[in-house]
This record gives sequence, structure tokens and C-alpha cells, in this order.
Amino acid sequence: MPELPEVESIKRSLSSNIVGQKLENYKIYDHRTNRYNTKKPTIKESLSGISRKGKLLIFDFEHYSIIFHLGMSGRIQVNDKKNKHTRARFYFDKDTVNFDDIRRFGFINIIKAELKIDYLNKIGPDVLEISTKQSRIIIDKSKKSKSLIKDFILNQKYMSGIGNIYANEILFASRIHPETKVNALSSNNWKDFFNNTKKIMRLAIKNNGTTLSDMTYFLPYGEFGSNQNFLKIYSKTNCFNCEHIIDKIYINQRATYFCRKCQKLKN
DNA sequence: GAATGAACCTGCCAGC
DNA sequence: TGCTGGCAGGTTCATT
Repeated sequence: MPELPEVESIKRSLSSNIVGQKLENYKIYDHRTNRYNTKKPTIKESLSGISRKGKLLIFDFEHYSIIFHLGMSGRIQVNDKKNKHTRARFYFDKDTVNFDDIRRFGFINIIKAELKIDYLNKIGPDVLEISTKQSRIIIDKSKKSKSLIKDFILNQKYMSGIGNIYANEILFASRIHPETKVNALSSNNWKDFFNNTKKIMRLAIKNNGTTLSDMTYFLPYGEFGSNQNFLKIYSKTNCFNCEHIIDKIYINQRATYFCRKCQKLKN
């Protein structure tokens, strides 16, 4: 499932090859992938850069930005044949970029370049870039919330980039029970949380992201990620630290793994 | 305004 | 063998 590290890995892989190329044409085949676009502007410009915020991947042109959200099963493929899951194709002067998405949770949004900042400001700060000031704002918001920590950190309006797999990993590393009310967290909990988030995300980027057994995620040129070898709690049966049996519960319909010995509930 | 839950979507797998 | 139901989960929208 593409979360921050997977999107960042895709961005890095594409940047060295596609940036600078001129977009000649593009096609979006699937109405659901295209659900937020009202127009199909002609973009015959060079790709000036590729950026990312949270789980969003952005192709930057002089007058337009093409925003990709990969959803659960979206991926970017370079110079691959069109297949039944190809939802869009971008024809650059040298290479062709496919947007494939089996489950069609992803989307492509084409906006004018000057609207990009406002668009991205609708989601919270990227968890790799959170400043001290931004972390204080997040903690202030948490004090007014009755949500569970697991729900809170998955909500992209507070902070962006964390998905279900890394939420489990970060809470385990921070020894926070996923059902802890967010307003009950101490300042030390938050300090651990922010530190572990950056640590876990950086390691996952170094490993090119996490490719689970369903093999849904891989990089634009076909390489798999290797961070699945470094997961400590997600989809595991015994605790990495104490060998205790790991509990699996559902919070907001999402699989949640935790060790009741290492992550005590303090509400 | 915040919290909650359903809907969207497809491939895979277990059970019958 | 073939069918059915459950599961995976990010986001939006409707409801409470």
C-alpha cells in the first residue's frame, strides 16, 4: 500500500529519468481515476520537477500540476505496456508513464500550477518535514480531540504520509497502545512519536518501501521494496521485543497489531 | 464541528 | 470445479 516511503521512492526513481522531458500527450481512461477533474487541459510543457507531500505525488509543469494519489493499489510504470489495470498514460518525448491501479481507489487531479499551494495546504504537514511549531499545533489539536491515536495519525488533515502499515510500526516503536485516547498522551509520548515516525520513514525510504506478499507495490522500473524485512509488528504473530503473542484488532475497520505487554493502555 | 460508518473497488483465498 | 463470502484499506460522503 503506497504510503509516504513508497511514494518518496517512486518520486526518486522517476526524478532522475523523467524530469526535463516534454509531455506530448496524455490519456485518462477510467472515469473513477478522473473523478475530480472537470476539464482535460492540453499540457505540452516540459516536466520541471516531481514533488511529494504525504502520499501525494506531483508532476510539476510551468502552468499545471498533475497530482497522483495511488490509493491502495496504484503504481507508476515507465515504458510498460498498457494492461487492463492501466487507468492513464502520459506520453513524454522519450518515455511513457503508466498509472496502473487495480482497485481504483487512486485518482489523478490536474490543477493550475498557481492553485497547488492551496491544494496542498488542505492536508496536514508531511511527517518527514514537521517543524517544532507544526508539532505544537498538532499536539494542541489532539488535546481537543476524543479520537483514538491510531485514527488521529491516519487522518491526513492533521499530518500526512502515514498509512496503516507504518501507523502500526510507529505506535509499536513508541510503546503507545493504538486505542489510547489522543488527548491522554503525554508530551514524552508525542516526542517519541515524532522521533520514531521520522526514523521509521527514513529507514523505509532507504529500503525503497514495503512490498507485501500481495506484490502490489513496486517501483517504476520494476524493482521491489525490501522494507517488509524490517517490519516489527504489522502482520506478525509474536512481539519483536518480548515474544508475547501479538493482538490483532480492528480500529475503524483497519487491521491493528499491538503487543499488550509493550504497549500498555493508559486511558 | 466532530465522530462514526458505509461505500467505492478488485484480486485472492478459504470454505462449502 | 465453481460459487460465495470475507478480507485488504485510503478517501469521501452521509448521518448522527
